[in-house]
Amino acid sequence: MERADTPTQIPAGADQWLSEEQLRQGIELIFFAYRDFTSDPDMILAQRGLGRAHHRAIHFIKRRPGITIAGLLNILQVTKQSLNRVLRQLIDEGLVISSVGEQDRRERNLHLSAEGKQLERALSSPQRERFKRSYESAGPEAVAGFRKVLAELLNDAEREDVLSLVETGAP
Amino acid sequence: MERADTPTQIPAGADQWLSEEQLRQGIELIFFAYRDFTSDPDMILAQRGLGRAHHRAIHFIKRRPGITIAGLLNILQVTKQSLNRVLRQLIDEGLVISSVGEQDRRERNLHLSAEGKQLERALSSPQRERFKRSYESAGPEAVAGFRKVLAELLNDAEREDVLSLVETGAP
DNA sequence: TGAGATCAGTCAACAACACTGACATAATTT
DNA sequence: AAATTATGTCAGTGTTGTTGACTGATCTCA
Repeated sequence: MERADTPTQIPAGADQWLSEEQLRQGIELIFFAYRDFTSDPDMILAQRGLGRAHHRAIHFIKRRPGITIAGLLNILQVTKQSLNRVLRQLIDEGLVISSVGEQDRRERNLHLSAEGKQLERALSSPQRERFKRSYESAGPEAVAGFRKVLAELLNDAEREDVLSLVETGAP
Repeated sequence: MERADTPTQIPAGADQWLSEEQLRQGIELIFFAYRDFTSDPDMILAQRGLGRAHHRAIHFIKRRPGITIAGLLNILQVTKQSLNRVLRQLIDEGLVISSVGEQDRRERNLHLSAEGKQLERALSSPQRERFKRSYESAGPEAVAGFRKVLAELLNDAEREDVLSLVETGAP
């Protein structure tokens, strides 16, 4: 079997686009793409002794300034202890600021410090660049398809919540 | 900002599809989709005391029966020691069979046992099902766009090799 | 006001999976 | 015979995740 001219070409045959073979290609493609997608920030993080978990926390704190611990737990779907270790380190290093909640003093509101914001840019800009090049090269129709398929890959139970979070930042 | 009717809708404005906001949405979407995509096999693996690393090894042994250790290392991009631990466990549990190479007796050829094949099906079928439902729902044009964008997200240096691997199984 | 619920933080123990560096053995190539 | 290659293994380390239990501060409601 020879490679198609364009990597996105799908066999012309009637229903071949849902064949086991095509599905496997999708599975492998998202595996490799995700791996490469995370490779840029991973290198920057490694230099500072941080990991992907720190990046995720930083990302969603930047995304929703003032988010509480519980809110972050809800988005990241990890245990309190996992998040706490990561957050502790970010706060100790002065990248994240934790302040007592104004209405409810049990809560903590999380913000990025100036240094935290700087790191966030450093981490996200290679990923944005990667997406920008990909989007430009693939074109707007391909991007619409990409988003549609990804949205449908989400767990049914969470799809609405996740899409709402991604598109509006709402809980 | 209110959510669009369809999650894949892109602002009608001229060049808005390359805005920082749109790029961020892509970044978050692939994060959540990948997380959900791996959730089904993770549960099956956990019951058997295995992890994602075992799944990846099983997947590519099924994909390329008789693959050598070096070949698998090359695909997975991990260290020999990481792979060895995982492979040791799979061989000890009778899921993978390692046999001395025929031409070159230094090499080992890896195959799935009957039980290994059975586990492979159990792991991959929920993922195929997920993709099948997504593809059906999104339609062939969306799938073409999805593949195009993913292909462009790959690292430039490896794109050709990865696409060749995904599409033909060739090294 | 007092009881119970909630939010955050922490302790201890554990496991999966990646890493580095070093070294051994067997088989092949030069 | 010497160098190279493929595999396997040792020991140590680090990140990120898990469970379960417990404390303290604060809020809510009866």
